[in-house]
Amino acid sequence: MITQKDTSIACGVSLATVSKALSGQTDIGEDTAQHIRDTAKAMGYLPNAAARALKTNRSHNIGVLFEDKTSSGLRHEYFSEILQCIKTEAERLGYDITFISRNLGNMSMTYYEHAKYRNCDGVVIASVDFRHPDVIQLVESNLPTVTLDYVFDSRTAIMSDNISGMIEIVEYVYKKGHRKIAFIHGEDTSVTQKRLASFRSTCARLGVNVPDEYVKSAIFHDPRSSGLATRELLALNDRPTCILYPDDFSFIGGMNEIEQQGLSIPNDISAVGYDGILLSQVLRPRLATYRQDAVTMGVKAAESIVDIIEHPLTSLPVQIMVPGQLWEGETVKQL
Amino acid sequence: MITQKDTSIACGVSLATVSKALSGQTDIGEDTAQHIRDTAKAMGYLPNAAARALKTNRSHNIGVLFEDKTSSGLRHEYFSEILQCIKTEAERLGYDITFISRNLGNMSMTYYEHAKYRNCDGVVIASVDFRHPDVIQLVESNLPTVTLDYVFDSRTAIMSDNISGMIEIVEYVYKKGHRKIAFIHGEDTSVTQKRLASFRSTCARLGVNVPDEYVKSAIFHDPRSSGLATRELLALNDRPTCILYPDDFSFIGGMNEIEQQGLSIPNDISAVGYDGILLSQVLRPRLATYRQDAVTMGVKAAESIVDIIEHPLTSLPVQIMVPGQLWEGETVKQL
DNA sequence: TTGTATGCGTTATCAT
DNA sequence: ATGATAACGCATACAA
Repeated sequence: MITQKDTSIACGVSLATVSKALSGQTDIGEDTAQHIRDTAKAMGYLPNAAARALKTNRSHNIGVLFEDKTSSGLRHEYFSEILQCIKTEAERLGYDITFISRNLGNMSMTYYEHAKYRNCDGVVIASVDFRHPDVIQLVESNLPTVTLDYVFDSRTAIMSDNISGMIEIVEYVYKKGHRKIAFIHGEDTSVTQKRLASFRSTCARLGVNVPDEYVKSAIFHDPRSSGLATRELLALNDRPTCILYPDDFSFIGGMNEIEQQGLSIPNDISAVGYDGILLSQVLRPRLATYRQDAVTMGVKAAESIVDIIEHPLTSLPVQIMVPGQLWEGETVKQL
Repeated sequence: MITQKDTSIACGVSLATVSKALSGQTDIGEDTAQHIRDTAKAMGYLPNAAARALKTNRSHNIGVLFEDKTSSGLRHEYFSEILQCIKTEAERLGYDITFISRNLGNMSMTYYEHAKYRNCDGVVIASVDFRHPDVIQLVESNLPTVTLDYVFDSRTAIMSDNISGMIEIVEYVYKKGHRKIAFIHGEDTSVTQKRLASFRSTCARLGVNVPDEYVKSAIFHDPRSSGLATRELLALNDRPTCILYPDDFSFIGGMNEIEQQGLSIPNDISAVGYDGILLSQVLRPRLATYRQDAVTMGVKAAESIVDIIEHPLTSLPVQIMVPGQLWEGETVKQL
């Protein structure tokens, strides 16, 4: 491995001069500096991130938290897309991405300890149980953090606008003439609470009555549970004309149930998903859904964490609302 | 930040003693060692990965290559599942995962340079253009590497068994009475070549004639192109009774096309996917497919790279074949 | 069993 | 404009 020392010998200058030349300091003669850079390149010099981190206490490494739970892990396209975008944007800004977990080999550690151990400059908390003590410890630590779809006091959060999303969906469905609107929601998370509240308040504002039987609980990204909820809805005496699903993928479960009962979408039952994953747009009829802008979420997350890292004094904790977009699709019938 | 030095002062012993006690050396008195460990824990000592890496030249960090291309990036569940499993298994073995890319900030670097810069102990090459010079440089370097679904000479590779997969699919379809079997394959990659060769040879062995028009080219993970290919197949005078798709997700494109023409699956046209992603099992009828064992792929990849890292002298380059499994589903009709 | 000393590769301070 | 030197935190060869 070629080091600065090797380069300094080859150039006949001191180690300090090499270091300065390579890091672009201005107090080195332009010709000397250029010669050093050329030589270093020719020799195949590569900086050593570990040495640099040890000395500067900055690793240019961002930790990311992605828990591997069924309903939220990387198999969910919304999250894998966000990860992809965090990665790309962070790299553009000069940072690498390392996964942070709670055990490494036989030593079990908290997220905070893991992040510290790896000298992470900051952590993006994307998909976890935000109420877990270890997450709270991390957020309350001195490490810069950014959360996605969950707000901690005095911390920056990137929020997909679930309130507006649900408003737009309900208003759209209402405009199409639907007055019997059912909502199958995901498990009890912050996101679910927002969507549910928004669903109820929007319906109330529009004068749409929502009987208790029209609100069903299911599990995110789990077509089976949404299928069961759909079955219950279809069995009601006064069944809904439109069903809102927890997410696009879960809609598949409802779709199967509806078709199996000899009903057709949207002629007999209308349906709306959530997320705007690829699947929603290749189904026929195209699924009505609310596209969450995962790209912007990821980019903003990366930008924010880097901003906090690089400007700790001037950066303020903010909640960044990322608007989505209603994709009307073809699964909501005009009544 | 609490260091070993802080701990040594608190314990009234030397720095070396602390280091040994914490790393479990045997040449320290049991009581002393225990006291040091307790104190370190109480003080909140955390090891510093950068310092350790600098000293030992081992980072306990594994680089992974996942290119963000449409047809293979993290949005493809097969790959995101593999990544998930590599991550989990590597962490179990005491290694962290860092993404390796080709540019960091303004400096553009090769994969090899990036991996070296981050002191990666090894690299898992999962989803890239394997013919790219930078990938070849990496593989031919002194860095331990493991590839997925592509073989380099004298290097360990984890291979999903595409040959057997296609054999099983064709034999299954044949057994169901089909003699007019079409194959829509993905873009020209190593995987496609294997599947295509296996498709042709198996058909030949079974005495199934495959006219040229029955072999169509499409793009992985792209329902649109598979839909177009399907349309062409359906328009043939002597159209196939069964269509094999590049992957489960692409099947959606075919499904739409078939249904749009008023045909039904499997009554009029049978279909088989590839991958065994979640989607395939929630569709109705359940899609016949060949499940690629992404879990084992990921676990083996992590195990292999760690083995090469930790036993460089005794570990041999091997090709590990990971068998998949035919999932019969309900989309192949008995003729 | 414990301690001393050195160096990993880099940056940064202070001389020159 | 350039160089000598110390320090970051840790592991280890060697001395005691």
